[in-house]
Amino acid sequence: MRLWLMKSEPDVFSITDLERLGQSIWEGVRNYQARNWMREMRLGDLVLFYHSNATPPGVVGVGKIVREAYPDPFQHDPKSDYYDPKSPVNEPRWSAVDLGFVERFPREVPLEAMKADPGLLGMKVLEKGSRLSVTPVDHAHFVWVLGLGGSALTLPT
DNA sequence: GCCAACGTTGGC
DNA sequence: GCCAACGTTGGC
Repeated sequence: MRLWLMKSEPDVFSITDLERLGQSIWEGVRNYQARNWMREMRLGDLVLFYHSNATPPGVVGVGKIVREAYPDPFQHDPKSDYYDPKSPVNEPRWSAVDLGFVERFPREVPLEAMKADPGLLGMKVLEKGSRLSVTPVDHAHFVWVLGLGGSALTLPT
């Protein structure tokens, strides 16, 4: 199983929305590196759910991959904000996955606390200037964030 | 609202 | 293929 972090602006889609819906398409990724990582996601992979442009920004819970990468339907919808007229219909450029709700942390893990924590040294999302909305997460870092969030989850080894 | 960091676009 | 211009992200 691989482990990931995905960013979402809570004004657009929050952990509360995911909890209410149970699962949701994760659409609108329009960055090639993020897309490539989404294509490597497999059923059951766990995802740290990160609120960006939030007060405070940070990890708020966990999701899991419930459907592997498929063409993002919004790329061909002219009415969508995610419309990409350059994406060939017969060879779609952008992918989506479906994310299921796993848990909301008993306490949020603010970005500031993560940056200050030696246990998370080297974590991609903490690197200066990191704007990628999808990043892989080391097993040790994932477990550490679970601890900071007060999660009762245990990962398969 | 500012702006640093970074990705993409398109002229040449 | 270079790179200036432009657009976006996201913390602050």
